[in-house]
Amino acid sequence: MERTCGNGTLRKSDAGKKVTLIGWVAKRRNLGSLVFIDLRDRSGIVQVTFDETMAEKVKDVRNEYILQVKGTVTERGQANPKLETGEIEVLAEEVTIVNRAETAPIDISDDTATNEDTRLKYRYLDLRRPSLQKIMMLRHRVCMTARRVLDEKGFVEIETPILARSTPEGARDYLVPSRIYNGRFWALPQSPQIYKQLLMIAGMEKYFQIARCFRDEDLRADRQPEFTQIDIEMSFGDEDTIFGVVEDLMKAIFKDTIGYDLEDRFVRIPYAECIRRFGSDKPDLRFGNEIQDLTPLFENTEFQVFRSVIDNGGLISALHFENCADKYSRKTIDKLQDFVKHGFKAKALAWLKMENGALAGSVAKPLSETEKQAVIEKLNMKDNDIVFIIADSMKVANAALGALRVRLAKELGLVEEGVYKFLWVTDFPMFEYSEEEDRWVAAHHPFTAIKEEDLDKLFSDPEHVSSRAYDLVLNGYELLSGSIRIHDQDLQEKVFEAIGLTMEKAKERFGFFLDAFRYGTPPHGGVGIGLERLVMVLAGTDNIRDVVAFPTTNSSLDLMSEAPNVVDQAQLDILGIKLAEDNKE
RNA sequence: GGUCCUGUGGAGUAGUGGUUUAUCUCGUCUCCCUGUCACGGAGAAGAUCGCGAGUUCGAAUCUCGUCAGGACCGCCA
Repeated sequence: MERTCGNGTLRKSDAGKKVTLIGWVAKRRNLGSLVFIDLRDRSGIVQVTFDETMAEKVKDVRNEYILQVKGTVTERGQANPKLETGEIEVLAEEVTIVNRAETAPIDISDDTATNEDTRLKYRYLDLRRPSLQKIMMLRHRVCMTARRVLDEKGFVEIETPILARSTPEGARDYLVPSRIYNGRFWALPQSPQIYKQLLMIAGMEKYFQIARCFRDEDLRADRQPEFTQIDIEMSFGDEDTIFGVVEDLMKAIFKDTIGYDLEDRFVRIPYAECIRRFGSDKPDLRFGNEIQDLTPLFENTEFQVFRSVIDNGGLISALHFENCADKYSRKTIDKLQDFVKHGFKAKALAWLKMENGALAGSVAKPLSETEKQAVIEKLNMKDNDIVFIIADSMKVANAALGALRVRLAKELGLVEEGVYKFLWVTDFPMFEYSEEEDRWVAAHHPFTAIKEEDLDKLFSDPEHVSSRAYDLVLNGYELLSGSIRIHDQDLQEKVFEAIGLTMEKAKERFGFFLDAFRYGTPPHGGVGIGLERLVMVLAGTDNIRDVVAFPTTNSSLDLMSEAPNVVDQAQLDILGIKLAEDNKE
């Protein structure tokens, strides 16, 4: 079909041009023998005017009809500043109704009030909204820039299998039954981890892939069951080399998409320090309000609650916010109480407000004057300041205050928009104890290299073994995870042993992988960048569904196609599958 | 697995002191309109209040269950 340009591209300088446009009717304004139609395509919206000779031809046109219009670009008497094309309009000379449309079940406009579940059911209509189309194109731009930059740096894009071997260690796998081998299953990759390491062993040196990953776990506002990773692996590099690649990549992406200049190199903070200061391994650095350890001020306290917490090795931790005490009534503080109690199992949230040079609040009475004075001095408190205190185990206090810190900063408007704070979190612990499995498990994954100075603690003190794993955090999102990998077969076996995996079991699970290590494995490492989260930040949304063309709901349902769905027994028979009675629908 | 919130014409909502013709806005339909851009004006249609049970003389409203959506904890190597 003939078309001379995109509707949204027309400007004042095009006045006088004859154009042929195609688009969807976004809005029509019928004044009788004069009709205005806002014609929308991917590039934007332009007003098309049908005068008395043309109005009759579009009198039955409704929203979402597709029109082809021939006309002349004309400068407007009165411009519409809300439209990018607002200085001109197109005077229609010919019109063809390309297709008609029923009334849309949802409101297709950027200021739509339609609920998200209804929009997800009609996702193909929702995706007509300019803001969503912009995000899809933004996502495309991110991928194209990644491909360009990584290509320039000598990385080779290689695809790895989607149907792969299940290696249960980590998230739950999505399983796919095999038709040819009834009773056997493929697993969809949680990440291309093993394959990309094999590519290093294969001598590809620098690999990348825009890789789809699958994890059968519960969802969140920033988690979908399938997601995309800009997956990178390289040989012969260390942390500095890999961080450099990622920093250059981020700089290019921010420049190409939103025209923003990032700092040259990103801050690095070790994991332990990060937890201590921010109560999180993905802190938002757009605001301060770090967690303060007040424990030393209460070493000799007679306040029983604090006393017993300290005696049991816990902490008195605090968050100080300036000049906002008047915004926190008892009622609003009660909500925060619920937040830390239910969300993070904290026993209580204490608070103190500075009023007329003295502290008032929930623990003002039981604390001594000396102690209160010490708090004022330590935090440099001024009138109308508020401090929230949690006395609990280090783990609980940090987690609760870390989450509270973010919540309060958002409530108080302390989070600066249009600012991008990157942070490398380094030196993650190698192991964490799994209560459920009653053993130490790999915190990142068992192929992660160990800090050389901690090698001797591998069996004697696994809790304090640091790994060479790292995350890149952006505005409170974990944007990327990665590590330097083990390339020494002996060490790999020891790590398996440390997580209670016998060589027999390890061989059963990753035998092919361990075999590969024997034939000259280069030192290597890499990262997996969460594409959706990156696009979320660039697009300024906090909802991952906004950056995925066809997302699922929180309960992993596709409201549009109603997947997953029941299949015929005949289909299952081919796969050798019998459903348990209580799973039949 | 758990906690909290939500569900009312096509879309978004008001109404929870138990008795209403179930509110308003947008959209839809008919008619009028030559400078609108959230066009305007006149009129009309459209809802067994997510579903099921219970309490009651009477339930959108209260109780329980269930389904669906959202946020969070667990989980996510």
